[in-house]
Amino acid sequence: MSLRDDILVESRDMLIKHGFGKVSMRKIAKKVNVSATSIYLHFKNKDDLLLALIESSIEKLSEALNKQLVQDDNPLTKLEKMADNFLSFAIENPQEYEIIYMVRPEEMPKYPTEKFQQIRKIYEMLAEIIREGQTKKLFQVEDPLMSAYTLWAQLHGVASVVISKRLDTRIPSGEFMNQAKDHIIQGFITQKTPA
Amino acid sequence: MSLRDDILVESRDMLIKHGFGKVSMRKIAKKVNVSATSIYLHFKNKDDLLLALIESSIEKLSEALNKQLVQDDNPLTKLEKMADNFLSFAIENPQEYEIIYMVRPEEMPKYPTEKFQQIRKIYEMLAEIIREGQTKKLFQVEDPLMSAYTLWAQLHGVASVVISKRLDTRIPSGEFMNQAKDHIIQGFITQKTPA
DNA sequence: TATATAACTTAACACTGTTAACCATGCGTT
DNA sequence: AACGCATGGTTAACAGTGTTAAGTTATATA
Repeated sequence: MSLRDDILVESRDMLIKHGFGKVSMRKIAKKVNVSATSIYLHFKNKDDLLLALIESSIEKLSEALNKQLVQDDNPLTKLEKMADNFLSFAIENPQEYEIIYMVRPEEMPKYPTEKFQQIRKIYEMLAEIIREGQTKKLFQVEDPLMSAYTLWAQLHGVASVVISKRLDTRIPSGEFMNQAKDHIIQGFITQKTPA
Repeated sequence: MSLRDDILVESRDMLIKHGFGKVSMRKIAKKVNVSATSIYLHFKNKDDLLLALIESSIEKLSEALNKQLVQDDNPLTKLEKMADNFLSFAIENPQEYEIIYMVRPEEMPKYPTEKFQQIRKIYEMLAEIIREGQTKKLFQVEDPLMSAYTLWAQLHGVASVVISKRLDTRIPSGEFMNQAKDHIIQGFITQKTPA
């Protein structure tokens, strides 16, 4: 295993255990028994390392999304299962979930778009399911891709509220997530708007 | 005006202009012509200062929410207007919006709950509107308070995706936010689920 | 064998938040 | 009037951060 890989697994471990805030170049270096500056031989800078971590976390999320998905589920149950998987991943892997969404906007323009191929694939997959539901007259949407982003954003909001513990203590997070999920899916379903 | 106030306005200014990442104790100190350590005479630490900033931003958001709200609007249009106001505030004041939602979870337990009275009030207000819509048979919800959190979380998700520039470049953010808003509100509306 | 390149090192720069110790001013009490 | 003391400020320092420059060592190629 290369030093680059060592750095990745070790920093990933630190990230998961202690959160990204506690990850420092020097600490990683100490863990892999190397000087801090050596990391710069394998990563342009800390952001670059962070990006690699994001990438692998997105990969993991992407896999988690498709869990228990059956080919011949109808689009609605597919979407529901994916929403479940999404929220489950978020609360079971809060640190990893966070890193995906943690990069601050002022730093975003730096990030090469090709790095986000993986996450784009997820959106396209969602859009495909929505398109399927659209032709089957299950969903009432205009632009499936945009709806995929909408769905994603809403789920993200729910996950982030729970993870960052901003939920009222009176409200049980499990029920909250379930209810929110229903609301979100509901927003897509075909319906006669009441007169 | 007290030094404490000077520190607040100056750091708020820095926050808005350059983002929270660029705000440092020493820079603030320089701006208000005082030594960095003097700040600690008025704030316990940086987090404490941050908290004061959050508080005032929440206040501002709270005011923005009620803009153009008319007493005798029906609950549905009230909710729609508030959703609009929420998203508008977020994109017009990204730095301030961010600071409200930027505090990392591991640091959250430190924060005294009484500081979040203001934001709780917002939730209660939302819940009240939802309750109103519930009795008027406009909305179909179980627990209005939980629904308030659901609504809020979804809006936050949409705002955060746009602010942190994670939206596909093919998708115009204005349309996206509008569509998302419709979806979110849709999830609350009473309806006959299709057979 | 010489040379180039790769992988690593140490030292240093310019920052960061935060604490300890010190100093001046003004106020209340004896 | 003199003492003590709290208030609001100071400088120096600690321990940590990301990052760069320069130096070293080993390996592979010409």
